[in-house]
Amino acid sequence: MLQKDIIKKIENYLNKEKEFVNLDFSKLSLFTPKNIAHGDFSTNFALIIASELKINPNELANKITSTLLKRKDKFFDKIEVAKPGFINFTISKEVYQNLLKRINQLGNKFGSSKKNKKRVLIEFVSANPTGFLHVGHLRNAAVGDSISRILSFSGYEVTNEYYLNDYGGQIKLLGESLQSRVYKILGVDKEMPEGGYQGEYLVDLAKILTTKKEKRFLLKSEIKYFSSVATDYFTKEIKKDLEPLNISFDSWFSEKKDIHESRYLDKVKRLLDSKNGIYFQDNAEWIKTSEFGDDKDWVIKKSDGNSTYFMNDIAYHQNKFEREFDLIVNVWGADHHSHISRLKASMNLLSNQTEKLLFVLIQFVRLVRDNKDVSMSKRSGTYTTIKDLLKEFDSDLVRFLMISRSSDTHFDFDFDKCKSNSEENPVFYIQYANARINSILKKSPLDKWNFKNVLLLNEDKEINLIKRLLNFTEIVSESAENLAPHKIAFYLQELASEFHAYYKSTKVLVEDDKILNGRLILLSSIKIVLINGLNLLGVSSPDKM
RNA sequence: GCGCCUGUAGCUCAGUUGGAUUAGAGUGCCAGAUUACGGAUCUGGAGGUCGAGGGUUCGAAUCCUUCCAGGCGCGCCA
Repeated sequence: MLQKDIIKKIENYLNKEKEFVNLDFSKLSLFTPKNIAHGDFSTNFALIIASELKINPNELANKITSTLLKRKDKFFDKIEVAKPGFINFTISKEVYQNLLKRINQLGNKFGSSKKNKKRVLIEFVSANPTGFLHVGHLRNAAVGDSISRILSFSGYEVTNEYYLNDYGGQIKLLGESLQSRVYKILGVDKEMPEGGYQGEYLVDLAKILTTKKEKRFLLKSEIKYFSSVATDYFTKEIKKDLEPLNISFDSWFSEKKDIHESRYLDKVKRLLDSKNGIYFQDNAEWIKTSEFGDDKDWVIKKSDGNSTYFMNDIAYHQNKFEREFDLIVNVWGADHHSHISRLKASMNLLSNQTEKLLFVLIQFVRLVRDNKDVSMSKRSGTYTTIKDLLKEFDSDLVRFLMISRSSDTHFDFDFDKCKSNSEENPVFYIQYANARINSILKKSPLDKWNFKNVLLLNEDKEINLIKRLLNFTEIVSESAENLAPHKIAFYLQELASEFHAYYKSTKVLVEDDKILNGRLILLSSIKIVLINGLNLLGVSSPDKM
């Protein structure tokens, strides 16, 4: 929030001088320098303009700065030029101190943006309803949900959607597998189909089914029946798996109902046809994606008459576009990256604005136990579901770790290192800061606060903490723009660390009521930011722990 | 073979979209801190040719290019 004020002030100052009126202020941006000695904010404005006009950047910076100094008010403490042409600004302490009031007034809204009337659809998880969610889906779920929270905090109207793949060959196979399990329990011989679902969990489902339904009924039922029983069951289980993680969806898009039974697929096919995007070859139908940015064409209708997964996906995305979102975010596993170019090509063919379509690719998580990779050991029985993982680790830790790296890096989840009480538990560190603050606030004898007392927060540590708090706004908008929740995780760790150090060096509950008051206001501001930040990650912030 | 992602301290990772003599954090290692509000905390130290070479410019971990290494994907499966 400070940056905008500063830029405005600079523009206002310079606009009053004839020689600067023509400057392109859209190039004026601020950054916070790494080195504290360089002030609170810097701009490379002079460097950029000078290189365009081919003049000496240092001279330009000097000219600009002397103009700024002529007009500067109490807002700025210092404005200086540094080689080769940076202009550095130091803001007055008072400005910082007084902003604490704003943080406290805004409370859980601090860091958020006003509603911008833009609608976002974010699709994530979308695991097939053929089993329980496992660790592979977890990172996707955590990242998707955090992005959703961040966007919504940033003013977007967000819809979380789960694409339910409840149709097609795999679902038929699932039905056959369940039927085979059921028949076996009923004492009727029926072979497991080739490539069928072998998992024990289907046996469990079969048991439930045989106690609920009559034998005669089950033996008469078609595959379709078993398919729908199974998909209904797993859909419910998936919802249950997500519940303890605090993840829920506004919309469940059923492939079966919303694409096939509704005949929506045919509509999109006709649309493709009307754009002259389809041709026949080898007894199948192909889409001309190669003419719209992909490197080859793809089959959309197989020679057996069924549509391909890809065709269904085209229809699904056409549907997303028809629902008129301003932004469509797909959180996909990295193994689907090749689908991006062909999907974009197809959407181009349908003349949609594909710049609205964004992708977040999630790299795989490697599970490590005793220095061994356990993520791939489905066969050996150490196949880890979300249910299993949550028995060992709490949801806060799991969610935090899953978003704590940028999603396009591979990431090791080391069981041994992540035991709840270990020092590798960054969540604790952050939550602990909040709990400490809370306990101090409780002990405070003051029943009334006067915000004028913030002026007594004069120590460097205190001013730096305020700067860090104000930075939260920027971090939120950065992570929204980049769809990158990990930025918030890193920020919170830094903030917690700075608080712990302050706590250690400075006693808050002092005799002097005014100083006490100032510090309490600071602490309560820190608490606000910690809680708001943790919320964006779907992590709780307990008062006691 | 082609495409995408990754390569930064012993390990796990950040690095503000090209910015400022000294490239950061956690962990691990070494050495310290409590008659204070929660020690599950804090302070200090050692540790790097940013995978390698070349290029672009005032300025490169960041952009371009070649190469090396790892992961993933290249179906009329979903």
